[in-house]
Amino acid sequence: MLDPRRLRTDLAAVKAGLARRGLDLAEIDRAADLEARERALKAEVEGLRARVRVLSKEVGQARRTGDTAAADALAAESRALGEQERVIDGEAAALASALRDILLVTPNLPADDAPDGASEHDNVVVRTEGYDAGAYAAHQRVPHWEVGATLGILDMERGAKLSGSMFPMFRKQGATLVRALCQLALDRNADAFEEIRPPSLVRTDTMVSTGHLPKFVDEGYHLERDDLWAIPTAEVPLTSLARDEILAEADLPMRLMAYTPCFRREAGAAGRDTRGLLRVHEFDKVEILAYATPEQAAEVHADLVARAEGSLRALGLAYRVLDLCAGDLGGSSRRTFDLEVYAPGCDMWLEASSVSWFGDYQARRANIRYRPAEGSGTHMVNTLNGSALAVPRVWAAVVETHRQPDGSVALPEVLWPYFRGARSITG
RNA sequence: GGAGAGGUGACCGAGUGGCCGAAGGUGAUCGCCUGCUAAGCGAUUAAGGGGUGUAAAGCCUCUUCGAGGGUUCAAAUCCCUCCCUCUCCGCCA
Repeated sequence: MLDPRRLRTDLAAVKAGLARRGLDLAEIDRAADLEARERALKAEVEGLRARVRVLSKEVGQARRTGDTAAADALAAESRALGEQERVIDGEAAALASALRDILLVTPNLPADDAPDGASEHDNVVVRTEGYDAGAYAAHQRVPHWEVGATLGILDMERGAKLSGSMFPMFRKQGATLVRALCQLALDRNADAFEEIRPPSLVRTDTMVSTGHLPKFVDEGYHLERDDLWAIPTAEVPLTSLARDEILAEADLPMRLMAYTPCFRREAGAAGRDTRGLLRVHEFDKVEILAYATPEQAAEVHADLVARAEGSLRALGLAYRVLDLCAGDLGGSSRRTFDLEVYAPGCDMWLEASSVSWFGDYQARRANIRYRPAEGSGTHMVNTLNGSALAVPRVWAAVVETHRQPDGSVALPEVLWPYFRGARSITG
């Protein structure tokens, strides 16, 4: 959430930032107006309230001295003021909730150095690693769903039987590969990140903190009976971990990682890129996340990107790094680098990680602050996160990239420790 | 799931309608004292919003005693709902 104060101190900059996302600015003007009116009413309410409190004390004193007539008169006066207060307070509350409704769906301002652009076509390819269009042999040009079916390590039909389409089922070494990829990502980041195993079902508040609600209700799996949401990413519980807390600056950056299942309804995406593992309702992912000071944020962001890249490189995969343009940035993000892994079998660049810097946008929603080592008061932390490794698309890229002429899949050396002595997937 | 007890500041803990933003203690910080250490003495020690101020400080004011609602001139205190913790019983991987 944007700082409501900026609506009166910095409205031009807010509007300029939102304009870069191609947003209609009428709502923001309305929000600024609501903010100003709400504040004026609140000042009035506070004045009345102060008066009521003074009078109430006087009533108490009068009662104690036995002056009931004076007490009754004061009480009557106070009651009248109290009624007035209630009316104005009601108006202020209505304005406040209208303002909040707008701010909750208003996205973050893009960072100054995020590239301009309106859509995904304007994203900037920062670099491409390990990709050589001419270097792929025919045996690598087989899509992973065929490789998986042939080797018996990916069973989409059975997954669909149990849960519907887009619920993959991995078998044998395919299942091992899922687990190995996660274990690899955890092991590679254990030097700096505390491992967390959070709950996979969370409350509505928790989804609101990260910006997944109210805007993306249709994307979430909701358990009606218990009013819980299945997490779409570990970002949700990890960001809320420090909700309503005040961290010490000495503890920042605080780095966390978690391996969790992720659930996404993919409501708007029916029929698009849905073959095999390109888009699924449930998948495993290792997320890395940090709380940082604003000064630390840039360096931490670069580190998260480097770590996400490192895993792809270690797996021998080709990938490219995209700097998302203002128009394609996720709503909560100020700057995002997407990592797309190349899958030769389906000849596609698959988004495998999205590493974002949120500024204090999420922190304000979640009320996560830190106390500076020097000086007084508290400040909002900055939050950053990204996938260290998201299984399905990486699984697909591994299987396609390392497919051998005989149909088996050679395992990259970094995965050997997790395969009980096997060096390849043979089905 | 059933029965009961609770949730107060960094922590412990008092507080059943007004003199309570909250006794007392612990911890922490600063100062004094002190051969060293320990002890002792004194002071300070919540967050946030609005206003005032060139800024810092300060000053005025509001909110917050698990959360939300209600009663009242006045709520930590009374009522309702919810959340959480603990104990016992039941069930269970």
